[in-house]
Amino acid sequence: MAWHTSAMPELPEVETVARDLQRWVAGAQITDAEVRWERTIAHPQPATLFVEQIRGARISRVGRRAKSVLVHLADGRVMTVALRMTGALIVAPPGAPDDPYARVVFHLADGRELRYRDPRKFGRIGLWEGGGLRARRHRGRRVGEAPAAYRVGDVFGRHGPEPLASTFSSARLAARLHGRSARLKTLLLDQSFIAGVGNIYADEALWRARLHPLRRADTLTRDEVRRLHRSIRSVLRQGIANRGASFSDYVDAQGEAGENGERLSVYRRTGEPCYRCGTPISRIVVGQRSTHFCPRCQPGPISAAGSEPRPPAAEVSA
DNA sequence: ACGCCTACCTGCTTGC
DNA sequence: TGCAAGCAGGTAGGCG
Repeated sequence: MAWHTSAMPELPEVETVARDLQRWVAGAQITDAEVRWERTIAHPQPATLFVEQIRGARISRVGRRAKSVLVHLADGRVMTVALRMTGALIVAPPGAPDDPYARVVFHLADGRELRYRDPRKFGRIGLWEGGGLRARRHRGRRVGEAPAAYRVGDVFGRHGPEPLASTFSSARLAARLHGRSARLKTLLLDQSFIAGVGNIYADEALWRARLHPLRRADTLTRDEVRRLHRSIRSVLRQGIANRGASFSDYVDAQGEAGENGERLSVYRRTGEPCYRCGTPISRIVVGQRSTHFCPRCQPGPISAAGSEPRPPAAEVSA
């Protein structure tokens, strides 16, 4: 198996990687590791200590939380891999040519290598004590305050709910939206509001829900919340069903392009016709992120009087 | 709470 | 053609 993902792993992409790794490396033993880019190893482990601590570990299971791959070790510890922008985990067969973008290489007992590849070096790998992942009721720890113990649960202590969890109901989304004046797009990208949604799936979910990205969260009707809830879950589920192939330069182990890139409705379709109404897709910038929407299907934001700095159509480019 | 800014990085696209 | 500026965006941290 080889992965050549090069952009934007969000929940469906990370889930796909985790499921594949579960099939391929569960049970494997890590005999040694090389850290080729120090900063890839997250605080608090220095790279040399990380290598010492991972040496000899056996992988028991691979899962996902938010946008991180969780590599559970047989002794209860957990290695977290945050892929960020360009990170990828690759299982390379014995004798495979080296990869200049491999930042951390794990040597497996059977001769294969588990490679963490990341051209832009944004991703981070951490090694933590187990525990705390199920404890949803975290106290509001302040930013920068050190956790009591470096448990994996603490790493995700400020993350919001998993949108595909059965407990993530429309009522729960409504409760989280209540009293929030932020824009919908901003909130969907906020990992403490909801975990795993990134720029692509945020735009897709809003298009599917027919909601404008600049709508204030606290102006949604009950029906609109229901639509948003359903849309978030359906775009993520569809992404997973298509193996998370949500970007054009993605190819799988056989070099075949993924399918989901052709199924995106608005993302990077600026100026192209909306699949529902034919209106050209607009592009604006929200929170420094490019944002794509249909100006007709997703009608203009309901704003508080005088608080709208500019009409959303002003930045439309073709 | 919210929005905006910068830094982290490098490959690709765009424009002259 | 060649080169440089601009763009892409997940996340942490800082400021107002």
